[in-house]
Amino acid sequence: MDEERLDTEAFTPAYYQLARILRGKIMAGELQPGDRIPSEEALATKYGLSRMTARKAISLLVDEGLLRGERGRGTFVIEPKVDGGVFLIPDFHEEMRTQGVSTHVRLLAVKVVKAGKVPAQKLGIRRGKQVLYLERVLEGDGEPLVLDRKYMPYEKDQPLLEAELGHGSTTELFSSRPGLKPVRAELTLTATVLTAGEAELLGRKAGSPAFCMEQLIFAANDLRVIWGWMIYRGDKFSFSSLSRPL
Amino acid sequence: MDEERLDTEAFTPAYYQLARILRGKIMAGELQPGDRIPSEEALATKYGLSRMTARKAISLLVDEGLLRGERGRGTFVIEPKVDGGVFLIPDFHEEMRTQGVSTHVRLLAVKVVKAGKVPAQKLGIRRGKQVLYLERVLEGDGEPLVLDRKYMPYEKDQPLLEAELGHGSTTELFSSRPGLKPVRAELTLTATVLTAGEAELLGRKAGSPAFCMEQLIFAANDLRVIWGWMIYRGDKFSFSSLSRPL
DNA sequence: AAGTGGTCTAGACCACCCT
DNA sequence: GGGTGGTCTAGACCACTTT
Repeated sequence: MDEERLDTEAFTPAYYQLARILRGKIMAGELQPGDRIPSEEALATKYGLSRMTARKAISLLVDEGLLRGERGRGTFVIEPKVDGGVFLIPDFHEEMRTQGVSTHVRLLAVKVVKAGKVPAQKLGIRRGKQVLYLERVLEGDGEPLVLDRKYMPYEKDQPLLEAELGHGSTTELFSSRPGLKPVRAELTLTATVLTAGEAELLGRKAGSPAFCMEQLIFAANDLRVIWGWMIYRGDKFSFSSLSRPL
Repeated sequence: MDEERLDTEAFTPAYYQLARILRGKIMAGELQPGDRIPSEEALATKYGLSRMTARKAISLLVDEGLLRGERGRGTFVIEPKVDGGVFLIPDFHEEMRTQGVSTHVRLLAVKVVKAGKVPAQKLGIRRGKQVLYLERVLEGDGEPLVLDRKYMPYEKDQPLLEAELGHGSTTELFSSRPGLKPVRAELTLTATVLTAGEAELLGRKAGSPAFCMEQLIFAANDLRVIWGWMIYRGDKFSFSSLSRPL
């Protein structure tokens, strides 16, 4: 019998229950890649829902990459892209918190320097202009895990406090500068190996594998406020592709 | 004047236009992180829409990670997570195609071997059972870019054809075995350095940085059909976080 | 002509939060 | 109690595809 019924007593919304049913049929092979699923109208009738509610269930699975709608033809099960996927690289502190690891930030350097060619270009300022350079090690359970290096335009009348630098994530660097709140970031992930200097700071050997995440952070009106990169120890970090919800 | 109007003549849907307006206000700083946006009812009235349409616009921005709804309180602009993000690591052939690079698959080895400890465990079969081992180099414009190594359970009566192995992506390996179509994959991304053997196959030096993407591929009913990993040259691949749509 | 998904409306009830 | 988002309904029109 394939007579699934929605549980009207449950607290889970109807659209969510229907999505789960359809997801199950795909995972079980009852609906195969390339197959057309029943029309929105047919699903609504079968499960005693309005079309908009059936549609919402379908749209969940479309967002998950399981289904694709084609106007005038129907809704089809996708051929999954099994050679690639979407990876979440979370904020360091958030990641550690979810794993129950205590974090500490060790401040290595805070300097006002003249912007070299690359930082000046990345931040969109003139070469030689003063920038704040920041170097930190992010530790988890007392062990160095991430090396963080950042440049940001130096505003003479808005000094950063050590208290802000020593703790927390990048966003919190700006608690004293409300007008420069980050709005958006461009992130680039590369594979790298540790230099001798980086290796020493992270307690590893030179040549060890690592992730590098370059950050270019924008405030409102596309104003660039930070450029830098974070080096993640390759032996301590790996990332899983986002799996389908329940 | 902040009197935006929707273009009722345009082909772009109303909910999409409203989403673009709100996204613009966030990017420009008019709506700052932590701010509450107007209620769904207020937006619907202001722009001459029904509440459900205004709601759809908002839900777009929620999906983009710009807004968060709180029942009973309102909808708020998110503090962007600027130290981490979501990265799309696309299928090799798809990635190359979008960059206009011609791809070629070089088959290095196809062997039927007895499953060692790790492959057997990953595939959920008994150690010593026969598995098909596959080794390929994926080339772009004649240059080796990715090393691909896979194990899959060997079915005596369903021989794989060389034609299937030599071309295309993993999904296409199963064109002759319709019952084993991939439905789902678990992917793990790590940072690594090339071994001497890998370096030679990829035309690099040993110790060069690289990404490693481990794949465990499932067909219907959670049947495991492939386990393997792909080594991406670190000097040729980098990944950007998904940016906000237009 | 019939069927499909994409969009949109004008209501409704609920759970939750704030005052 | 009034405002908010979350869910749901029963219609409607449209563009598109297939028959």
